Amino acid sequence: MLGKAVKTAINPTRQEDYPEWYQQVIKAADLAEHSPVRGCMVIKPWGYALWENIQRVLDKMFKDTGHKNAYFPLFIPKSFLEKEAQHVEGFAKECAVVTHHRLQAGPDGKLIPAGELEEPLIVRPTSETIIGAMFAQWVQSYRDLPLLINQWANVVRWEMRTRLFLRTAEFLWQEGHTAHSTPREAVEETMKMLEVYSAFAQDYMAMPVIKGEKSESERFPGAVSTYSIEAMMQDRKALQAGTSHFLGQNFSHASGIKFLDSAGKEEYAWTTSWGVSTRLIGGLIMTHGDDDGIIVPPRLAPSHVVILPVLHGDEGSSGIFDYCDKLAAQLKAVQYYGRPIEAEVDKREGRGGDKVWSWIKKGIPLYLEIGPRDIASDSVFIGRRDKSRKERFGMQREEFLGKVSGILTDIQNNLFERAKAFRDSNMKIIDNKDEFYDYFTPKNKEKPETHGGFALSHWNGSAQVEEQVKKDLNVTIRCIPLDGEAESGKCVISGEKSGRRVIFAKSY
RNA sequence: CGGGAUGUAGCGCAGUCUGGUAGCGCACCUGGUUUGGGACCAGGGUGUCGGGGGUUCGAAUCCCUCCAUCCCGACCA
Repeated sequence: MLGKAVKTAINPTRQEDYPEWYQQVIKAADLAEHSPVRGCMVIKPWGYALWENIQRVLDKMFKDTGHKNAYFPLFIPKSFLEKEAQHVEGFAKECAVVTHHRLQAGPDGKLIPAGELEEPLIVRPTSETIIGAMFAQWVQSYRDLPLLINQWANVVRWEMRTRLFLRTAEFLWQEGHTAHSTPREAVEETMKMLEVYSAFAQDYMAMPVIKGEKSESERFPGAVSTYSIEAMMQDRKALQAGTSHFLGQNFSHASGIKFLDSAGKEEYAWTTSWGVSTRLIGGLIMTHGDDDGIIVPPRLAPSHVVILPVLHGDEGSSGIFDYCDKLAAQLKAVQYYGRPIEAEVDKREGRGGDKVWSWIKKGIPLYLEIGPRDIASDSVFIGRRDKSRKERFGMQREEFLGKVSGILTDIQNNLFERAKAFRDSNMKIIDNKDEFYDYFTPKNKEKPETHGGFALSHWNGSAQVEEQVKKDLNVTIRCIPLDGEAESGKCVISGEKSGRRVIFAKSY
């Protein structure tokens, strides 16, 4: 038996210390760890398998909407970045710069950089400029448009403060870049991809999101308009989970993406870009995780079912292993949401309890404990990760094989409904300034408790109000929701006229 | 980059104030007991005390410096 003091697999609990809980969940699930390089993480197999599933699903969604994958260089000439004024201003402070192309031994035997480059190269923080330069060569005529390209890549942003998955110096993402002949078409593309992200977040990650437009101060550097999906984490802070930008003609002017229209007139193309990153995994953890670790939604789970043989020393293990192997094979023949169920038998040595808990901490949707009694009755003993360990139940093997896909669907739905109920119960319409300030101010300043949430309040549209709530409360406008209805009212801070509510929250 | 904290075995920590043989719990390895389950007994240390420099007969401990991580800001996906 484990020490009596331990009630949960993760210490501390979410309630006790949310940021520390987050770190411990990643460690317990073996998702990732810090590398010797500042701010950079090593993504371990269980975490990377999650990312691969995210990639697989999104990649299909991108292709189904007409996009094709390509790959562009890691390095961007400094002069390219300088072409778009707002863009360079937005990214200049967080760029890694390559200035030399070789090393040589110094007098003390240590390696020193040599061969200084004519023009420094920037390690891409995003690829608008290098892709724009290529687009300029690829586009001549309106017949070359639209150009719909996606890239799966790593990017580097030299952040001051990093957190695994949420903000690392290097991260994995996809960046879509498209060029169109009309602004209308480019805006449609921007909205279409926002919709793809929203569908992915909700249908696969079981993470409810709000689609909206960013205020000017939160806009991507160089964009005409930026849209995002915003999710609420369990500490009630907002996480920007994906962005889609309408870039107007800013980057086509900067990169010279020109085409002749059907009338033979030269025009600049209208471009978009959109991306999601490994940050999604951080969002997954903080949307579904509990005090026993991460809970992986079945549709993205690297493995759906683990079978744990309950071994008895005297009886030998071969009979139990045979039964488990057969069960695993039968499970793999079952389809769940368009792909075969992933099942594995955990044949590691070691005590049963340790093994079960290791899978609980990894968040596997279903764990089966199979011993002689189950074999004798041809049944399985089932634990659901979205339910308490006390709620395990038995079922005939044949019946389970018929129902397993439905159980996974039920878990997927349960996770979504649970997260949505949590978010909705922490969204509040606030029309009064005092109430607004009270909502976002912790009672205990020394050790702030979980507080706040999403405030749905009126805003007069001024950056001054944004600055004020940011300074006073560290609260920002997360987005101007797209699905909400116009409603006239008064700005919660300034009292001036407002045409609609926006979402205020603290954020990651 | 500003403020605060931390860095000692795989993990969690004590030892640092007051310098004198590197410790504890868990994990791990060996043997045994146990077995529907986060066990027990016995034995085993697997370490550049974050790195570098200094003070000293002697440094985990004192001084300088650098690095990394965490929290709160500023910046951001």
